[in-house]
Amino acid sequence: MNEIEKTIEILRKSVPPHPYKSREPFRVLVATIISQRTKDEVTYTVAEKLFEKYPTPEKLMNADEKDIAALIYPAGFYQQKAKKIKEVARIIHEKYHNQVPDSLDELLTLPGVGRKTANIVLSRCYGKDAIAVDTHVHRISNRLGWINTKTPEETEKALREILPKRYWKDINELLVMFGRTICRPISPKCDICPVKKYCKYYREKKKEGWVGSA
DNA sequence: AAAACGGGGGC
DNA sequence: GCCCCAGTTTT
Repeated sequence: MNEIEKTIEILRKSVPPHPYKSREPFRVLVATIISQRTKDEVTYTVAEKLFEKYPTPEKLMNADEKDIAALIYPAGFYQQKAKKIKEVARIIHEKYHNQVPDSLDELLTLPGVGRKTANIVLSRCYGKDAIAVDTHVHRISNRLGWINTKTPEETEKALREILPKRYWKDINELLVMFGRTICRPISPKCDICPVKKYCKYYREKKKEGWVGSA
């Protein structure tokens, strides 16, 4: 077992499980669009309300865009998200007969769906060999010293090369939870971090005489 | 009060 | 590549 594998095994045991459990492709797709540039705590509460009122693609495609916007309001960027969600619902219903596509190229065709969102659906719903890179995955992979990249696309490519496939599917949920509890963007809690002995960022900060965290 | 946070698309 | 979108949380 190399250092990356050891790190992941430790994180699996110490990081709390990701709260969003649905694997239903349409819901995961829409929830992930809502989650873009917003905290996932608020994402799931508004997604629940949305699906309660509009449980299917047909219902959602016929919903008033303003009403969708109102329901997802706390997530931010609500107008363009509402527009995209409504359009996605229409396409999934009319073009794909309610079956969310399971290929990257087709998913990327949908409005509001980029690499992160598409890869979330592929890995979480379809068990594909996909790595969903969001800012948590990007930041943490670089902090730990696994890779040295500056864009999410580079990160995805680099992780494909150094990360054993059996971890691809879970890496996003794992690092998201690690990122919100310990390895936060600002003032990470390195003093209580379970993998600091494998972390490049920690070693460097220590060398600089940095102490503790907030 | 101000700054940090988090994806995609249009140009 | 740069800039816009709109909230919540942290400092």
